[in-house]
Amino acid sequence: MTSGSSNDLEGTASPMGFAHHDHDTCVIDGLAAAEACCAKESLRFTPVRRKVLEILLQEHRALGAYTILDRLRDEGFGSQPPVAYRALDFLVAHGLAHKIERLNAFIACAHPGENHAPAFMICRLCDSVAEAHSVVAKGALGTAARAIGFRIERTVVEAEGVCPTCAEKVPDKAIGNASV
Amino acid sequence: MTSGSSNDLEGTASPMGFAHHDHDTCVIDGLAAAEACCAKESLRFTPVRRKVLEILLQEHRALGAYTILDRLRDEGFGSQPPVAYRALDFLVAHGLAHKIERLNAFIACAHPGENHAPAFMICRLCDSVAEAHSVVAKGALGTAARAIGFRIERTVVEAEGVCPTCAEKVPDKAIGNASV
DNA sequence: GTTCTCCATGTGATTTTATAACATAGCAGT
DNA sequence: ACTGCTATGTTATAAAATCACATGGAGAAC
Repeated sequence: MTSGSSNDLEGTASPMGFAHHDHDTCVIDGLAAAEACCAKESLRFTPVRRKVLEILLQEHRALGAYTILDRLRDEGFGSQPPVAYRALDFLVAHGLAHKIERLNAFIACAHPGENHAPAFMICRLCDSVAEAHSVVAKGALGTAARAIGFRIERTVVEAEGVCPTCAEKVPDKAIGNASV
Repeated sequence: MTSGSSNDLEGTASPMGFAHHDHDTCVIDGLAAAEACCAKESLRFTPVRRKVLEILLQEHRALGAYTILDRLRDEGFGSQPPVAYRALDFLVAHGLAHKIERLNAFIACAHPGENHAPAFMICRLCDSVAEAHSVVAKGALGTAARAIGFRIERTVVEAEGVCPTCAEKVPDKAIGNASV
Protein backbone atom coordinates (compact mmCIF):
# COMPACT_ATOMS: atom_id res chain seq x y z
CA MET A 1 0.00 0.00 0.00
CA THR A 2 2.95 2.22 0.28
CA SER A 3 4.47 3.57 -2.82
CA GLY A 4 3.20 1.98 -5.96
CA SER A 5 -0.41 1.11 -5.56
CA SER A 6 -1.56 4.33 -4.10
CA ASN A 7 -4.74 4.83 -6.01
CA ASP A 8 -6.30 1.45 -5.49
CA LEU A 9 -8.71 3.29 -3.29
CA GLU A 10 -9.54 6.33 -5.18
CA GLY A 11 -11.65 5.09 -8.01
CA THR A 12 -14.09 2.94 -6.13
CA ALA A 13 -13.80 4.57 -2.82
CA SER A 14 -16.14 7.37 -3.35
CA PRO A 15 -16.27 8.09 0.31
CA MET A 16 -19.87 7.10 0.69
CA GLY A 17 -20.09 7.94 4.31
CA PHE A 18 -19.13 11.55 3.83
CA ALA A 19 -20.53 12.27 0.39
CA HIS A 20 -23.95 13.47 -0.60
CA HIS A 21 -26.09 10.85 -2.22
CA ASP A 22 -29.58 9.52 -2.62
CA HIS A 23 -30.09 7.67 0.56
CA ASP A 24 -33.27 5.77 -0.26
CA THR A 25 -31.56 4.30 -3.25
CA CYS A 26 -28.73 3.35 -1.07
CA VAL A 27 -30.96 1.32 1.28
CA ILE A 28 -32.93 -0.27 -1.52
CA ASP A 29 -29.85 -1.18 -3.49
CA GLY A 30 -28.18 -2.57 -0.44
CA LEU A 31 -31.09 -4.84 0.35
CA ALA A 32 -31.36 -5.93 -3.27
CA ALA A 33 -27.68 -6.72 -3.43
CA ALA A 34 -27.93 -8.72 -0.24
CA GLU A 35 -30.89 -10.62 -1.54
CA ALA A 36 -29.07 -11.45 -4.74
CA CYS A 37 -25.99 -12.47 -2.86
CA CYS A 38 -27.94 -14.77 -0.53
CA ALA A 39 -29.89 -16.29 -3.36
CA LYS A 40 -26.72 -17.02 -5.22
CA GLU A 41 -25.18 -18.79 -2.26
CA SER A 42 -28.36 -20.45 -1.01
CA LEU A 43 -28.37 -18.52 2.20
CA ARG A 44 -31.49 -17.70 4.10
CA PHE A 45 -32.10 -13.99 4.11
CA THR A 46 -34.63 -14.11 6.91
CA PRO A 47 -36.74 -11.26 8.27
CA VAL A 48 -34.49 -10.51 11.23
CA ARG A 49 -31.40 -10.51 9.07
CA ARG A 50 -33.08 -8.35 6.52
CA LYS A 51 -34.28 -5.95 9.15
CA VAL A 52 -30.87 -5.66 10.75
CA LEU A 53 -29.27 -4.92 7.41
CA GLU A 54 -31.97 -2.37 6.69
CA ILE A 55 -31.29 -0.68 10.01
CA LEU A 56 -27.60 -0.54 9.22
CA LEU A 57 -28.18 0.74 5.72
CA GLN A 58 -30.22 3.60 7.03
CA GLU A 59 -27.06 5.14 8.42
CA HIS A 60 -23.54 5.61 7.27
CA ARG A 61 -22.54 5.14 10.81
CA ALA A 62 -21.60 2.19 12.89
CA LEU A 63 -24.32 1.08 15.27
CA GLY A 64 -23.80 -0.88 18.45
CA ALA A 65 -25.46 -4.24 18.80
CA TYR A 66 -27.70 -2.91 21.53
CA THR A 67 -28.86 0.03 19.50
CA ILE A 68 -29.83 -2.39 16.79
CA LEU A 69 -31.47 -4.58 19.36
CA ASP A 70 -33.62 -1.67 20.53
CA ARG A 71 -34.82 -1.07 17.03
CA LEU A 72 -35.54 -4.74 16.53
CA ARG A 73 -37.68 -4.73 19.61
CA ASP A 74 -39.59 -1.73 18.27
CA GLU A 75 -40.29 -3.74 15.15
CA GLY A 76 -41.60 -6.69 17.09
CA PHE A 77 -38.59 -8.97 16.93
CA GLY A 78 -36.98 -10.67 19.88
CA SER A 79 -35.29 -8.36 22.32
CA GLN A 80 -32.47 -10.39 23.76
CA PRO A 81 -28.86 -9.79 22.73
CA PRO A 82 -28.41 -13.06 20.82
CA VAL A 83 -31.09 -12.00 18.38
CA ALA A 84 -29.03 -9.06 17.26
CA TYR A 85 -25.68 -10.76 17.52
CA ARG A 86 -26.76 -13.74 15.48
CA ALA A 87 -28.09 -11.62 12.69
CA LEU A 88 -24.96 -9.49 12.77
CA ASP A 89 -22.74 -12.56 12.74
CA PHE A 90 -24.53 -13.77 9.68
CA LEU A 91 -24.20 -10.47 7.86
CA VAL A 92 -20.55 -10.12 8.77
CA ALA A 93 -19.76 -13.72 7.86
CA HIS A 94 -21.17 -13.19 4.40
CA GLY A 95 -19.67 -9.80 3.81
CA LEU A 96 -22.92 -7.86 4.00
CA ALA A 97 -21.81 -5.92 7.02
CA HIS A 98 -18.58 -5.21 8.85
CA LYS A 99 -17.60 -4.85 12.44
CA ILE A 100 -15.72 -1.70 13.36
CA GLU A 101 -13.42 -3.05 16.02
CA ARG A 102 -12.44 0.34 17.27
CA LEU A 103 -16.06 1.13 18.12
CA ASN A 104 -17.44 -2.29 18.93
CA ALA A 105 -20.08 -1.48 16.39
CA PHE A 106 -21.36 -2.56 13.00
CA ILE A 107 -21.89 -1.00 9.63
CA ALA A 108 -23.50 -2.13 6.38
CA CYS A 109 -21.06 -3.08 3.69
CA ALA A 110 -20.67 -0.48 0.98
CA HIS A 111 -19.54 -2.97 -1.63
CA PRO A 112 -21.63 -6.09 -1.07
CA GLY A 113 -20.84 -9.08 -3.18
CA GLU A 114 -17.32 -7.99 -3.95
CA ASN A 115 -14.75 -10.02 -2.13
CA HIS A 116 -12.80 -7.36 -0.37
CA ALA A 117 -10.65 -6.35 2.55
CA PRO A 118 -12.39 -3.30 3.87
CA ALA A 119 -10.76 -0.22 5.35
CA PHE A 120 -12.61 2.48 7.23
CA MET A 121 -12.38 6.13 8.02
CA ILE A 122 -14.16 6.99 11.23
CA CYS A 123 -15.04 10.55 12.14
CA ARG A 124 -14.70 11.00 15.87
CA LEU A 125 -16.93 14.07 15.84
CA CYS A 126 -19.98 12.96 13.91
CA ASP A 127 -19.40 9.21 14.07
CA SER A 128 -19.90 8.73 10.36
CA VAL A 129 -17.89 5.98 8.77
CA ALA A 130 -16.70 5.65 5.20
CA GLU A 131 -15.60 2.39 3.71
CA ALA A 132 -12.79 2.02 1.22
CA HIS A 133 -10.92 -0.94 -0.09
CA SER A 134 -7.76 -1.72 1.71
CA VAL A 135 -4.71 -3.19 0.15
CA VAL A 136 -2.82 -3.98 3.27
CA ALA A 137 -1.68 -7.28 1.87
CA LYS A 138 0.23 -5.41 -0.76
CA GLY A 139 1.58 -2.76 1.55
CA ALA A 140 4.26 -2.64 4.13
CA LEU A 141 2.47 -4.99 6.45
CA GLY A 142 1.96 -7.49 3.67
CA THR A 143 5.60 -7.27 2.80
CA ALA A 144 6.64 -7.83 6.38
CA ALA A 145 4.18 -10.70 6.65
CA ARG A 146 5.49 -12.44 3.56
CA ALA A 147 9.06 -11.88 4.65
CA ILE A 148 8.56 -13.87 7.82
CA GLY A 149 5.99 -16.32 6.53
CA PHE A 150 2.97 -14.97 8.34
CA ARG A 151 -0.19 -15.86 6.49
CA ILE A 152 -2.73 -13.07 6.62
CA GLU A 153 -6.32 -14.23 6.70
CA ARG A 154 -8.18 -11.09 7.67
CA THR A 155 -7.29 -7.51 8.23
CA VAL A 156 -8.62 -4.71 10.36
CA VAL A 157 -7.80 -1.31 8.95
CA GLU A 158 -9.44 1.64 10.61
CA ALA A 159 -8.43 5.28 10.49
CA GLU A 160 -9.87 7.57 13.10
CA GLY A 161 -9.97 11.30 12.59
CA VAL A 162 -12.13 14.14 11.41
CA CYS A 163 -14.24 14.00 8.29
CA PRO A 164 -14.27 16.91 5.83
CA THR A 165 -17.73 18.05 6.87
CA CYS A 166 -16.83 18.32 10.52
CA ALA A 167 -13.46 19.86 9.75
CA GLU A 168 -15.29 22.79 8.17
CA LYS A 169 -17.52 23.34 11.14
CA VAL A 170 -14.85 23.31 13.77
CA PRO A 171 -11.99 25.72 14.39
CA ASP A 172 -8.68 24.15 13.51
CA LYS A 173 -7.54 24.35 17.09
CA ALA A 174 -10.31 22.08 18.25
CA ILE A 175 -9.37 19.52 15.71
CA GLY A 176 -5.81 19.10 16.68
CA ASN A 177 -3.61 17.39 14.19
CA ALA A 178 -1.75 14.21 14.09
CA SER A 179 -0.41 13.16 10.70
CA VAL A 180 0.26 9.66 11.85
CA MET B 1 3.54 -18.69 24.89
CA THR B 2 5.26 -17.14 27.80
CA SER B 3 8.78 -15.95 28.06
CA GLY B 4 10.47 -19.11 26.93
CA SER B 5 8.55 -20.21 23.95
CA SER B 6 9.64 -18.09 21.08
CA ASN B 7 10.17 -19.77 17.79
CA ASP B 8 13.38 -20.12 15.91
CA LEU B 9 12.53 -18.13 12.90
CA GLU B 10 15.15 -15.99 11.38
CA GLY B 11 14.72 -12.51 12.69
CA THR B 12 14.13 -9.83 10.22
CA ALA B 13 14.41 -6.64 12.13
CA SER B 14 10.86 -5.70 12.87
CA PRO B 15 8.57 -8.61 13.62
CA MET B 16 9.70 -9.12 17.16
CA GLY B 17 6.83 -11.27 18.22
CA PHE B 18 7.72 -14.22 16.05
CA ALA B 19 11.45 -13.85 16.00
CA HIS B 20 13.95 -15.54 18.23
CA HIS B 21 15.51 -13.20 20.72
CA ASP B 22 16.82 -12.80 24.21
CA HIS B 23 13.73 -12.31 26.19
CA ASP B 24 15.20 -11.04 29.45
CA THR B 25 16.95 -8.34 27.54
CA CYS B 26 13.71 -7.52 25.95
CA VAL B 27 11.99 -6.91 29.30
CA ILE B 28 14.90 -4.98 30.75
CA ASP B 29 15.34 -2.86 27.67
CA GLY B 30 11.64 -2.18 27.51
CA LEU B 31 11.54 -0.94 31.08
CA ALA B 32 14.67 1.12 30.58
CA ALA B 33 13.27 2.69 27.45
CA ALA B 34 10.04 3.48 29.25
CA GLU B 35 11.92 5.04 32.09
CA ALA B 36 13.96 7.17 29.75
CA CYS B 37 10.90 8.18 27.86
CA CYS B 38 9.02 9.19 30.99
CA ALA B 39 11.97 11.07 32.38
CA LYS B 40 12.31 12.98 29.17
CA GLU B 41 8.69 14.03 29.18
CA SER B 42 8.38 14.53 32.92
CA LEU B 43 5.90 11.75 33.32
CA ARG B 44 5.54 9.74 36.46
CA PHE B 45 6.52 6.14 35.89
CA THR B 46 4.92 4.86 39.06
CA PRO B 47 5.10 1.36 40.51
CA VAL B 48 1.74 0.21 39.11
CA ARG B 49 2.57 1.52 35.67
CA ARG B 50 5.96 -0.05 35.78
CA LYS B 51 4.55 -3.36 36.92
CA VAL B 52 1.90 -3.40 34.23
CA LEU B 53 4.48 -2.70 31.57
CA GLU B 54 6.68 -5.42 32.98
CA ILE B 55 3.80 -7.87 32.86
CA LEU B 56 3.17 -6.98 29.24
CA LEU B 57 6.82 -7.17 28.32
CA GLN B 58 7.02 -10.68 29.66
CA GLU B 59 4.92 -11.86 26.75
CA HIS B 60 4.74 -11.19 23.06
CA ARG B 61 1.05 -11.65 23.36
CA ALA B 62 -1.79 -9.35 24.07
CA LEU B 63 -3.18 -9.66 27.57
CA GLY B 64 -6.68 -8.73 28.64
CA ALA B 65 -7.08 -6.05 31.29
CA TYR B 66 -8.45 -8.57 33.72
CA THR B 67 -5.55 -10.94 33.27
CA ILE B 68 -3.25 -8.07 34.08
CA LEU B 69 -5.43 -7.18 37.01
CA ASP B 70 -5.08 -10.70 38.40
CA ARG B 71 -1.33 -10.42 38.26
CA LEU B 72 -1.39 -7.02 39.87
CA ARG B 73 -3.39 -8.42 42.73
CA ASP B 74 -0.83 -11.19 43.15
CA GLU B 75 1.81 -8.50 43.46
CA GLY B 76 -0.09 -6.64 46.10
CA PHE B 77 -1.52 -3.82 44.06
CA GLY B 78 -5.15 -2.80 44.01
CA SER B 79 -7.43 -5.36 42.51
CA GLN B 80 -10.24 -3.34 41.00
CA PRO B 81 -10.55 -2.79 37.23
CA PRO B 82 -9.70 0.92 37.25
CA VAL B 83 -6.27 0.12 38.64
CA ALA B 84 -5.40 -1.86 35.56
CA TYR B 85 -7.24 0.34 33.10
CA ARG B 86 -5.64 3.52 34.36
CA ALA B 87 -2.17 2.12 34.10
CA LEU B 88 -2.94 0.78 30.64
CA ASP B 89 -4.42 4.10 29.57
CA PHE B 90 -1.24 5.79 30.65
CA LEU B 91 1.00 3.36 28.81
CA VAL B 92 -1.10 3.53 25.66
CA ALA B 93 -1.35 7.32 25.79
CA HIS B 94 2.42 7.60 25.85
CA GLY B 95 3.14 4.95 23.30
CA LEU B 96 4.59 2.42 25.71
CA ALA B 97 1.84 -0.09 25.02
CA HIS B 98 -0.85 -0.60 22.42
CA LYS B 99 -4.37 -1.85 22.48
CA ILE B 100 -5.18 -4.64 20.07
CA GLU B 101 -8.73 -3.71 19.17
CA ARG B 102 -9.48 -7.02 17.58
CA LEU B 103 -8.78 -8.78 20.86
CA ASN B 104 -9.72 -6.14 23.39
CA ALA B 105 -6.31 -6.69 24.84
CA PHE B 106 -3.01 -4.94 25.33
CA ILE B 107 0.59 -5.46 24.35
CA ALA B 108 3.87 -3.76 25.18
CA CYS B 109 5.20 -1.53 22.48
CA ALA B 110 8.07 -2.99 20.54
CA HIS B 111 9.47 0.38 19.52
CA PRO B 112 9.08 2.62 22.53
CA GLY B 113 10.06 6.21 22.13
CA GLU B 114 9.70 6.23 18.39
CA ASN B 115 6.66 8.10 17.27
CA HIS B 116 4.93 5.53 15.18
CA ALA B 117 1.71 4.17 13.79
CA PRO B 118 1.80 0.55 14.80
CA ALA B 119 0.55 -2.41 12.82
CA PHE B 120 0.11 -5.90 14.18
CA MET B 121 0.10 -9.48 13.06
CA ILE B 122 -1.98 -11.68 15.31
CA CYS B 123 -1.68 -15.46 15.21
CA ARG B 124 -5.10 -16.97 15.76
CA LEU B 125 -3.57 -20.30 16.78
CA CYS B 126 -0.98 -19.36 19.38
CA ASP B 127 -2.15 -15.81 20.10
CA SER B 128 1.27 -14.32 19.69
CA VAL B 129 1.38 -10.82 18.31
CA ALA B 130 4.11 -9.11 16.31
CA GLU B 131 4.38 -5.40 15.86
CA ALA B 132 5.54 -3.71 12.69
CA HIS B 133 5.45 -0.15 11.57
CA SER B 134 2.50 0.79 9.52
CA VAL B 135 2.53 3.47 6.92
CA VAL B 136 -1.14 3.64 6.30
CA ALA B 137 -1.18 7.37 6.43
CA LYS B 138 1.20 7.45 3.54
CA GLY B 139 -0.36 4.59 1.65
CA ALA B 140 -3.55 4.14 -0.22
CA LEU B 141 -5.82 4.91 2.67
CA GLY B 142 -3.85 8.04 3.40
CA THR B 143 -4.09 9.07 -0.20
CA ALA B 144 -7.82 8.54 -0.25
CA ALA B 145 -8.16 10.37 3.03
CA ARG B 146 -6.26 13.39 1.77
CA ALA B 147 -8.20 13.33 -1.47
CA ILE B 148 -11.48 13.83 0.35
CA GLY B 149 -10.14 15.95 3.16
CA PHE B 150 -10.36 13.40 5.92
CA ARG B 151 -7.79 14.09 8.58
CA ILE B 152 -6.33 10.90 10.00
CA GLU B 153 -5.39 11.13 13.64
CA ARG B 154 -4.89 7.57 14.58
CA THR B 155 -4.89 4.24 12.78
CA VAL B 156 -5.72 0.70 13.71
CA VAL B 157 -4.02 -1.86 11.51
CA GLU B 158 -4.28 -5.47 12.53
CA ALA B 159 -3.74 -8.56 10.44
CA GLU B 160 -5.08 -11.82 11.75
CA GLY B 161 -3.75 -15.10 10.50
CA VAL B 162 -1.26 -17.84 11.20
CA CYS B 163 2.29 -17.21 12.30
CA PRO B 164 5.18 -19.11 10.71
CA THR B 165 5.70 -21.34 13.71
CA CYS B 166 2.10 -22.48 13.80
CA ALA B 167 1.97 -22.85 10.04
CA GLU B 168 4.69 -25.48 10.27
CA LYS B 169 2.86 -27.45 12.91
CA VAL B 170 -0.47 -27.56 11.18
CA PRO B 171 -1.47 -29.25 7.93
CA ASP B 172 -2.03 -26.72 5.20
CA LYS B 173 -5.64 -27.69 4.87
CA ALA B 174 -6.40 -26.68 8.38
CA ILE B 175 -4.93 -23.29 7.79
CA GLY B 176 -7.08 -22.19 4.97
CA ASN B 177 -5.90 -19.33 2.87
CA ALA B 178 -6.94 -15.83 2.33
CA SER B 179 -4.61 -13.61 0.38
CA VAL B 180 -6.53 -10.51 1.21
C1' DG C 1 -48.92 -35.58 3.75
C1' DT C 2 -46.30 -36.92 7.64
C1' DT C 3 -42.02 -37.26 9.78
C1' DC C 4 -37.41 -36.01 10.38
C1' DT C 5 -33.65 -33.03 10.52
C1' DC C 6 -31.47 -28.85 10.32
C1' DC C 7 -31.17 -24.40 11.05
C1' DA C 8 -33.11 -20.11 12.89
C1' DT C 9 -35.29 -17.77 16.59
C1' DG C 10 -36.74 -16.68 21.46
C1' DT C 11 -35.47 -16.26 26.16
C1' DG C 12 -33.11 -16.22 30.67
C1' DA C 13 -28.85 -16.12 32.79
C1' DT C 14 -24.04 -15.24 32.85
C1' DT C 15 -19.44 -13.72 31.50
C1' DT C 16 -16.27 -10.39 29.89
C1' DT C 17 -14.87 -5.72 29.13
C1' DA C 18 -14.96 -0.98 30.55
C1' DT C 19 -16.34 3.35 33.12
C1' DA C 20 -18.51 6.39 36.65
C1' DA C 21 -18.20 8.37 40.93
C1' DC C 22 -16.10 9.45 44.96
C1' DA C 23 -12.67 9.07 48.86
C1' DT C 24 -7.77 8.85 50.13
C1' DA C 25 -3.01 9.60 49.62
C1' DG C 26 1.39 11.37 47.76
C1' DC C 27 4.29 14.71 45.40
C1' DA C 28 5.52 19.56 43.63
C1' DG C 29 5.62 24.41 44.08
C1' DT C 30 5.12 28.19 47.07
C1' DA D 1 2.75 23.79 56.35
C1' DC D 2 -0.50 25.06 52.71
C1' DT D 3 -2.26 24.39 48.23
C1' DG D 4 -3.16 22.31 43.93
C1' DC D 5 -2.46 18.57 41.09
C1' DT D 6 -2.03 13.82 39.96
C1' DA D 7 -2.28 9.01 41.22
C1' DT D 8 -4.40 5.27 43.69
C1' DG D 9 -8.03 2.57 46.05
C1' DT D 10 -12.72 1.04 46.22
C1' DT D 11 -17.74 0.53 45.38
C1' DA D 12 -20.91 0.25 42.02
C1' DT D 13 -22.64 0.06 37.46
C1' DA D 14 -22.68 0.18 32.48
C1' DA D 15 -21.77 -1.83 28.01
C1' DA D 16 -20.58 -5.67 25.05
C1' DA D 17 -20.77 -10.49 24.15
C1' DT D 18 -21.72 -15.38 24.97
C1' DC D 19 -23.82 -19.70 27.00
C1' DA D 20 -27.40 -22.88 27.43
C1' DC D 21 -31.58 -24.56 26.41
C1' DA D 22 -36.42 -24.43 24.59
C1' DT D 23 -39.37 -23.53 20.55
C1' DG D 24 -40.52 -23.09 15.76
C1' DG D 25 -40.37 -23.32 10.70
C1' DA D 26 -38.57 -24.72 6.07
C1' DG D 27 -37.12 -28.28 3.21
C1' DA D 28 -35.66 -33.16 2.33
C1' DA D 29 -36.86 -38.19 3.02
C1' DC D 30 -40.15 -41.31 3.35
